[in-house]
Amino acid sequence: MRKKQNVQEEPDDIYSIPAIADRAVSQPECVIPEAVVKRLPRYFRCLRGLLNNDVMKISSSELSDLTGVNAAQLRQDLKYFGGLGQRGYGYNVKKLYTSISEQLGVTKKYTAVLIGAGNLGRAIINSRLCEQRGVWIKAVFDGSPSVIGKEIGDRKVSDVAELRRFCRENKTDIAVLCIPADAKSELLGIIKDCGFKGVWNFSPCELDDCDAGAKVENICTGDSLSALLYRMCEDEREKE
Amino acid sequence: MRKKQNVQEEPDDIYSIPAIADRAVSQPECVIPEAVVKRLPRYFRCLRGLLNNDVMKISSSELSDLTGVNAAQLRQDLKYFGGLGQRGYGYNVKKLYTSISEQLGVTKKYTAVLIGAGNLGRAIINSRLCEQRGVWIKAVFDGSPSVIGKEIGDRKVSDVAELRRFCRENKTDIAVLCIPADAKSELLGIIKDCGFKGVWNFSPCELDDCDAGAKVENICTGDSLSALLYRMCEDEREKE
DNA sequence: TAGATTGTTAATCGATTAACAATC
DNA sequence: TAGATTGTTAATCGATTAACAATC
Repeated sequence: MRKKQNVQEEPDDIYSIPAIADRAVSQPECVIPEAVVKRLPRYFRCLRGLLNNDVMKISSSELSDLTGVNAAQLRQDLKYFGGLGQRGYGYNVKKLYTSISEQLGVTKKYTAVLIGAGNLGRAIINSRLCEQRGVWIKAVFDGSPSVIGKEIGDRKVSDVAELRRFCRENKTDIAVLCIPADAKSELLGIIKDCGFKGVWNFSPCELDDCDAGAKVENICTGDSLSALLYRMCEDEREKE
Repeated sequence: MRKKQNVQEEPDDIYSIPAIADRAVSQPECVIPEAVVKRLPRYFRCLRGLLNNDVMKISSSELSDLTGVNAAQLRQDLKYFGGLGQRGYGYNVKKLYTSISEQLGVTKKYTAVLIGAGNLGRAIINSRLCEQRGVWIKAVFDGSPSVIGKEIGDRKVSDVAELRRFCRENKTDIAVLCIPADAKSELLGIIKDCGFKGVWNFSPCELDDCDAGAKVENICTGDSLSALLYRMCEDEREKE
């Protein structure tokens, strides 16, 4: 099994959004392969952790220990961010972090609305996850009269019937969907109208880009549990 | 882009746990490759949806439309579940669902404890996700005096100091971790002592199997947001 | 110069897909 | 028998990794 250590979510991160002056100038020379893109968020977290601990340089083999990614693969991956490594020395952590942040859109400061102010919605607002990725949740909407008007995380919950108008008046990049399965069909039309660039979907109904008229990222919590159960079963089978 | 349709979480699922009599007898002949395992949860969801709509047979090309997985690949994948297909006819949905459920451990009826009774913990209890996967949450623990003793989803929240004793007296398969980042280090020792087979980790600190002495599945919500932002940026770059 | 570490090549491995023979 | 659809082969594609020359 691959060994990974210390790739953590740092609770306090002074470096969460790089200052303009620090931004990398170089753009990746060509399209980044899918497999590399999937590893970027891990590098991002790891490098942020290093910066918070004032580590300024790192070699591919050290970063390999921290992330569990093979050192040779790491060097291949990091090539997509311009020549940030120096032979005999290693990589400049800050430059690397800045360059990857830029790729991941952290420096763009996207805006978002949260739709669905239930327990999950509250959990997302309270975790500072969105801020860490440069996403600012401007407003919260819900359909249930029992929550409309209440406050969550300093934001007053508005009626979802107001969503269309709100988005017309306030251009918003992202919709964070925390709604129950049955609310999907009624909402889909509204969401298309709002012209979001992205939808971060926690609801148990998978969406695709066509459904939403935007880039969609589904969080399939159930699939993650299934994967865990599979590996537990596999383990038991092996022990027999 | 791949087209996928209708792969949904069905809210009411009479078939969520197959009866003993329906269980598949055949075991996969050899180890299922990683790439196939990753697709199993999607097949599981899709087949459950079909069963709930009384669809009893399906061809690889129909299932391909529903799941977005290439039909040839689907047939390759399904071979790992014994000869459940019939040439000229298609696959028996129920047998296929039963066989995949068994692989995914749904029929095992694992038990779990939920650690952390904040908004996220509440959201997990209220969603019926665990039940759908055959996992029964027996008890809920938290460290904060303000929640201990309160009820969430018919379960009284116990002091996390009781966890060790509880697990000694009640053998438990899984820990569902919904704790803040800073609670990790104190909890890790306790978790190892409890002898769980699996840890489903929602906390922002990634764990590995060694940390926990069990199979670990991390839900890295932040990585999912990063992936969305990346694709949004990519889209904007292309349009320039 | 000597030591360290990158950048790059090339071999290997695994995953995807089209095509079609087998067969219901 | 004719039509449909699987099971299986083989080609292709992309991802991983070891090894080492280049160079700081």
